[in-house]
Amino acid sequence: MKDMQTTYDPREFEDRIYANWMKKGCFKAKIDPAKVPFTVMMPPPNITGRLHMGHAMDETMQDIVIRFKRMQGYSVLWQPGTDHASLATEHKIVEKMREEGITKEELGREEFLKRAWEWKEQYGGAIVEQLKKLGSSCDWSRLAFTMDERCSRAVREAFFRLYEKGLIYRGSRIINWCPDCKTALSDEEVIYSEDAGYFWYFKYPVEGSEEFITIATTRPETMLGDTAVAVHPADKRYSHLVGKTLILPLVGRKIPVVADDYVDPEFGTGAVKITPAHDPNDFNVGLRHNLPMIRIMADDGTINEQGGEFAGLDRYAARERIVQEMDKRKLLVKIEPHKHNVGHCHRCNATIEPIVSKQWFVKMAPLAKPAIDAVAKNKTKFTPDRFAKIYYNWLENIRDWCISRQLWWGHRIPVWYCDDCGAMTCAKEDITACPKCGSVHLHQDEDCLDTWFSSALWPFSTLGWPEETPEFKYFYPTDVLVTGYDIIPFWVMRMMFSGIRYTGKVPFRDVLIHGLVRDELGRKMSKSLGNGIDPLDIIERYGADSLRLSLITGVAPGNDTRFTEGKVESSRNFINKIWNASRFVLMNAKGVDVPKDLTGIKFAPADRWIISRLMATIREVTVALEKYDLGIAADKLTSFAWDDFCDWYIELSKSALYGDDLEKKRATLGVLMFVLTSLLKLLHPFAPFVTEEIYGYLPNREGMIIDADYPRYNSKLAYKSEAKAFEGVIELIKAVRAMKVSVNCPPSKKVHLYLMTDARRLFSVNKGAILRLAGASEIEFVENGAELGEKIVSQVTGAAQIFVPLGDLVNIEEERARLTKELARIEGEIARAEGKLANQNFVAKAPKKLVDDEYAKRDKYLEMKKKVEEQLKSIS
RNA sequence: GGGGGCAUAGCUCAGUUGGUUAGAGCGCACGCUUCACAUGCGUGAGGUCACAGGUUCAAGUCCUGUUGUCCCCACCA
Repeated sequence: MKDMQTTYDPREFEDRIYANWMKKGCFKAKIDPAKVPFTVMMPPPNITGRLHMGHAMDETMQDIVIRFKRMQGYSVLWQPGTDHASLATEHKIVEKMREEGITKEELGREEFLKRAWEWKEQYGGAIVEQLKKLGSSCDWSRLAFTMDERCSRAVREAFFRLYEKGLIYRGSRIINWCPDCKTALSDEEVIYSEDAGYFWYFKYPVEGSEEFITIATTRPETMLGDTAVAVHPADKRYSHLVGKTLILPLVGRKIPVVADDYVDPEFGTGAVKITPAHDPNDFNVGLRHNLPMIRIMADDGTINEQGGEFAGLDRYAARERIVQEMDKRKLLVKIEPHKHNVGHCHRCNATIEPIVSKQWFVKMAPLAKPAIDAVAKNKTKFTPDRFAKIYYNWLENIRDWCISRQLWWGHRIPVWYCDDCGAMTCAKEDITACPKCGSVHLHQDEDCLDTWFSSALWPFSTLGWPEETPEFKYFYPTDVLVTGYDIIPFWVMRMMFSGIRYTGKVPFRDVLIHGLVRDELGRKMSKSLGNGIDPLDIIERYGADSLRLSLITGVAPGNDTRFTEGKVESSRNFINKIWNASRFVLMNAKGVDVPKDLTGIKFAPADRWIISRLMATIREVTVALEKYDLGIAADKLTSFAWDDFCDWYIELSKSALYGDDLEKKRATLGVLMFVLTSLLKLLHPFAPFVTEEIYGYLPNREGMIIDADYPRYNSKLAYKSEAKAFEGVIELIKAVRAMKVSVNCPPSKKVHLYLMTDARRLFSVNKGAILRLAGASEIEFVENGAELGEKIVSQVTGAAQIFVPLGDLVNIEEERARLTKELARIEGEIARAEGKLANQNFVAKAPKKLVDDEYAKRDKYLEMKKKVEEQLKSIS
């Protein structure tokens, strides 16, 4: 076999590895009754979308969980798909057509949809290809689309069921209207921002009197639809006017003055113009006082025929004209600058108009309740659990969901109206005749459903529901949903109540919530700021593995994170380290008959130590992954790989590898190979490409790492006490290194070590390693180091007292100062321990192990203190 | 008005059911042509865990309050 390239170059193998996984069908979900299923539904990206850092993080987290579970032996399904994104897509297509000078009305519904499907075929796959670059191991053969036949059937079924139970109704209510997209929006699709505006103060004359009532408005044009002025019932300033009639200026309509608690007497003038058709609060006031609702605006934001002379004007032009006219009539009192919250369309940013309109709604109260209960009863668990509160907060304050959209791209509302008898019929299959009167003169509702209506069904629509398909039975309910906290109201919530309603089961057991990926300065990445970083560009330069690692290391669940190229570099450096460590092992294994496993290997202390560390790491990483603590898992892996394995064990192994004892060399290589293989497997969910690539070079591998068993903790290999003893060797080596630095002794200068110790055997056995790593020429055991003279540096460790004669490098004064400082530190430790032990409550109430540890610690430091004191005495 | 987050080293952040001497990366200082890796190795400096109380044998961690900061929702005629 070829040797590994000397440099880590992800571009050389990532695409090849991915293609091979695909070719071998590694991602395919299989219904296997012998296995436990594990299912994740990918949040379907919009077909208009381009991969951004948010996706990259979301996908990475899912892929880590999926690969981990796959290796643990579950039968995994990671269901991918895309969302038709009704409004977003239609908006894009309309924009494109605008460039060609065509409107969708000119084109007609059918032709428009033809274009939309073409558009979907052309661009809808782009994001899918981008997801592959990340290494996502989802079952692409099951790629779903919210408007494919399966999902569309589910939508029909769901609508039909709710309709039958009266949970979907059609009614005239105030809704959010986007005059630009010309459609209704749900409350969640409106984005509010503090905008600078004005307060216009208008005088409305009281009929048959010289008196006026002054109102303030931020939207003068809506006065055309005023049907009352309201004041607070207890407001003495206006009480004499309640019940009187006003003449609405410019319009001439007679409108009443009504008293209503809704009015805040402290705000503005304490008198409010009431426009029931164009404001949600006014709408309610209108209902209470039985006021007429006069809609004065057309769908495109122009004033309609109700606006008299202003009809046809755009809303803002009308505003200007009305202010002028009022001014002319001396009815304009003043204009004040005023900041207020204005709703904007989440798609096109146009200012939303609250408008009374006939739309379809889902009655939320009966759906919300079971969704709240399911989380309260822990049937679905949020990670981190604080997001459950946010979820409750949404569902407890929820209003009915406006689901109709005046769009063409989407699921058309399955309701038909009979032109003859007027009957309204909802049907799962298209109908051609009225079931009531048999008339064939029918027309289907023109509107489409909110895109989220179909997304809400995603966990089961993709599995074939309402049919009891084998995959539905096997893979549903799903195990974990991974998504950002910003999506809870749009999607998580709606999947929850939909899943419970339609399937009787919660759609997922766990919801893993992550935060936003921000830029280096902590700002949201956005198109308008131009601060977005393209994940594909990062992959191109650093590789997907580095990107993946950088998106999860040091990130706590649910928290936002800043993306910096420095983090990617760190991850790349780490992977490079793994690459080179692997290369080291493989180079040394060349031509050697490396043991296939640990059976029969005679372990050296260092071997037991690294195996012990490996076992601890396996346990920690597994526990962390099972709790979705991906950042912690990655951190444990990194420090094991870099510190324990590379910086210590590989260095320790060199004396055996470069020595003459062939059996020892074989044994060491066996351990190296075992640990490396385990490490690669542990790392595979995080860095799938490089681990698969390296795995391919391992001599004793079987199959591919993606299908390998995840390493398991083996208590027989824990070697706890042996590992602890070996820490003494490490401590010794570190101490010697530090001693050399303290006297500016060049690291390359070999020193003669004198040790006073009870653990002679430990240090003898590991002599080779100590000499190599501490930079020593010899180890000599002595009974009394003080006899070695003054030109000496000494250091006490837990297991030994070290003496290094360094001749003229030693400055007695400095050495005395160093030892004095060391003594102070030790005395501090003793004081701390004794303080604790003097506390009777601690001794009585703390766990015995802690108390014992404290005694041991005190004794250890007392011992060290004695030695340091002796040494100080000997050089003074 | 309601809800939530955050405040830990110069910077960005971890800190897993309260329990050794609070960690990492980057940065910084000193040293290293050590035969896997300078995308590296060694050694180190650097923290009143925002503040004030409380619970506890024990608090970065739990509770209350304060300050600062960010986010979400509602309201804003």
